[in-house]
Amino acid sequence: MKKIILVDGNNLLFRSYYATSYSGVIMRNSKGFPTNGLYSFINMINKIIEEEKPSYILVAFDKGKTFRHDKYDSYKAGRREMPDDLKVQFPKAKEILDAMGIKHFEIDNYEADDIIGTLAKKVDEEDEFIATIISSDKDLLQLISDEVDVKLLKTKDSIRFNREVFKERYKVEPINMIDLKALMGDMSDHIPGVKGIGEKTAISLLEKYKTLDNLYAHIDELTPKTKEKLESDKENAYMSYDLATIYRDVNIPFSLEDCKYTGLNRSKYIDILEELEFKSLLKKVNNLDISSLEENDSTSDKKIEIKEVDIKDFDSSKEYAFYIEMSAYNYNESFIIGVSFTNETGTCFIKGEDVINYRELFENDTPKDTYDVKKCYILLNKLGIKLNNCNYDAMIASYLLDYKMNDDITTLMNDLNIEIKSIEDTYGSLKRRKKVELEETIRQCNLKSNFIYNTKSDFLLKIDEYGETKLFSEVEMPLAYVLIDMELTGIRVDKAYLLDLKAELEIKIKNMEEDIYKEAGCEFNIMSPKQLGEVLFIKLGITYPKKLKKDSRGYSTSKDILDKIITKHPIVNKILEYRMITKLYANYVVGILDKIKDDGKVHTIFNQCLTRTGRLSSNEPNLQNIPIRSDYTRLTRKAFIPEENSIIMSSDYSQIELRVFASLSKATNLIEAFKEDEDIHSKTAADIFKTDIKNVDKSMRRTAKAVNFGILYGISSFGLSEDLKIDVGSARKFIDNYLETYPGIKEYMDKEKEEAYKNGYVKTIMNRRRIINELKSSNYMVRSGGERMALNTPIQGSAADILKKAMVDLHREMTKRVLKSKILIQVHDELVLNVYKDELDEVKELVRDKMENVIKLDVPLKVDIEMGNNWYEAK
DNA sequence: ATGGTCACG
DNA sequence: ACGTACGTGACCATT
Repeated sequence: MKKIILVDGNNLLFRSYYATSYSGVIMRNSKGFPTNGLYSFINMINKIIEEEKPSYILVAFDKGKTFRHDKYDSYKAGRREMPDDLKVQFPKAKEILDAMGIKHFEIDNYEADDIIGTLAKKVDEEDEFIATIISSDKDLLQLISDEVDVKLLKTKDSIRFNREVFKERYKVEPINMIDLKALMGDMSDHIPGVKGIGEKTAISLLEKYKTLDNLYAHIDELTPKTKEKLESDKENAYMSYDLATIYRDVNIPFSLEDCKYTGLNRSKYIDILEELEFKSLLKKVNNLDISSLEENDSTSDKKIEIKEVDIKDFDSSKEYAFYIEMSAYNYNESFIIGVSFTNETGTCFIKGEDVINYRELFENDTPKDTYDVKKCYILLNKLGIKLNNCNYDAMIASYLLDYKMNDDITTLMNDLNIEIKSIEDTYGSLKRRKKVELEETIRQCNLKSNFIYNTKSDFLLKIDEYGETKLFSEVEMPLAYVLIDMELTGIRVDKAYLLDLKAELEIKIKNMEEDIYKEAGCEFNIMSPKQLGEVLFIKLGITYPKKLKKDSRGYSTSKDILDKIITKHPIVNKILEYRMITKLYANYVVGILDKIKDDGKVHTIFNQCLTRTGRLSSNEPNLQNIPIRSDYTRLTRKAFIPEENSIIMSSDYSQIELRVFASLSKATNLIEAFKEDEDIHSKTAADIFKTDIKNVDKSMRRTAKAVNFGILYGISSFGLSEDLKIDVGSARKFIDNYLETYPGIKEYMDKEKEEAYKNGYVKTIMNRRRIINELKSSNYMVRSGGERMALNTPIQGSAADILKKAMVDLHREMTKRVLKSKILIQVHDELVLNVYKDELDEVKELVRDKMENVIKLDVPLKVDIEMGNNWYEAK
């Protein structure tokens, strides 16, 4: 028996293209030819060869629309036009197949489906061949027979459908896939189907009536509702039937035998890979070292020229960029490997151990540029070197430009088409260090400082074009220095308190474990969702409260699932409690204890260039998620204590995101409410329930609060219904009610979305941009996710802008007045400070003033300030 | 390395 | 009919 593989080439290249350009980035070779479809196309073909080991294979492509669809052209015209970037990749894909020894075929007026359908028919009709069809298009499932199966590609894996699997899944014969599509339609293929009938209904109808014709013949047996739907859309149903039917009588000028897989033509294949600059694929086929390839590579002409000079000849009175290659961003362990300097004089390098001898290069008054100034500053500070006059940070600049970047500069360089190995690739991971020749270090280091120096004017120009100059030079750059101060200061921790808590929790955990084992009747790992699910839903026989997702074999044991079954068994509550306690223990007691340095403090690291909205993030330890929401867990906050003669002060913005939203949307009712300083959730409740504010009870307020939050997140009725545990219809009503109550909001949200689609990005009040490529996605889920980001980012991001600017203003004034008090932590809408008692009144006034008056909005900004002997009391 | 779960705004 | 709220980080178990 011979086996032939039939591949839907259009489908494969399409998928490849959208899989890699999902992020919106078009890969190109150095000549500008787009390559992102081809790259994974090759990988997928290789994978097919590897897995199927075919002796016969054919890849079919579209060539025009199947002509018998012409009469429905108005429908087919609705299909999305193929992007040009993708179009030009098709001829190249065919060349690649030639080089791989794989036959491909296309013919006027037919689509790939039809070719595959015809060949599959041939397979059915003769006895020598069996076939496997490969595609992600479910339509092809209609071709399944005893000789033909289909490998249906999914996002991650694939499913092999034969007759049995198909029947199991769809309850009908494969050929009835056509009837199924006629009823349920297919959005992705512009097949309309019958309105109001989806997969579930369609399957249950066909299970009984088998075919579309037969269904209509027995239409009187159906429920009135279904009957009406079917009758009113009868024409569409039959049109869909035609559209979904694969034509199986294309005139094909070759036989199955002609599809023999002849194997790779190496030299041709390599030629194409070189042209496309697919280094990793070349490496695979060649088993060659990549570096040996680079020597005589066509890309060598774009190699950056670096003028190396001796350090003695480097003119340090002219502005320069420096780049520090270092081991790790860790207060105790990190050290400097080497430093490069670049300016108009040239580029020079010094070894890490020599840094101290060249401290002048960091401490002089010459303007300096670098990448990650905060990290550099702190590292140099440990050597007693005071970095001076460094006011351009390429990391921050590229963050504002929304480039692909992280704390390794090579990511950015690669994004801008400069080939350089990542720091980890060069030096190895923290655990497994590689030995690196000094030459290599110098080469890379030089390349990087050169990069910083040479891109500066470009970056600044772009920043200016986007109106982000103020944000860059008056907020983000100075903020880096505020964060340096905060990180260096750190916050004191009451170690004894945490140790007591640790001992207490250990006993508690032990008891709880025994308790839970007793309830379960066996010992198991409570922390393992897998084991826990089995104990709850199999051993103890608790019924799972939700429908099991089709492809997941396990039960979720998340909090909301457990909450639903809390009354079913006493063990459930104990597990919830156990989780809370172990989390507290691991994350906030041991986790914090481990991070205490010799000075008795924790020094978090703030990441200034990570979040897509402009917020900061905090790590090692994360001080932005210390518990507060429950009475018991918030006790951990007692561990954060002030210096001698000081108190902890916390100042947080009241409802900053809603205020920002009110101001951005210009919703007058909302603005008024804030001006009158009312409890905003109660006010909203009064408005949407159309009652007086004094009649608002707790549950009404809770509902209103959820709606307000929903608005900030880019509301959906489903999301709100989940949150409030009500049905979608009621949630919908609340939202409609809200939008009626606050005129202007709907318009604002529509406008925001429209702009986002038009520009491809959204902006905050300080013109921070976020590019949202998800809006270009053809996937509904991804796209609506993009819309929610487009709605949420201006709000969350503007609030972030505001607090960042307030931090800069406050820090500047505190420095100017030479106050001993310090900002310690930022938690998105809150600042935590260590305030000396003799500065208390002054600082309190200053904090309030700087935070409330940082910017003029259509609504007032308001802060609540509290104080105490620890962070717990200051809340 | 990845996913599940849960802490915060 | 799909499967959802926005933005993070740490820890655990599992591959």
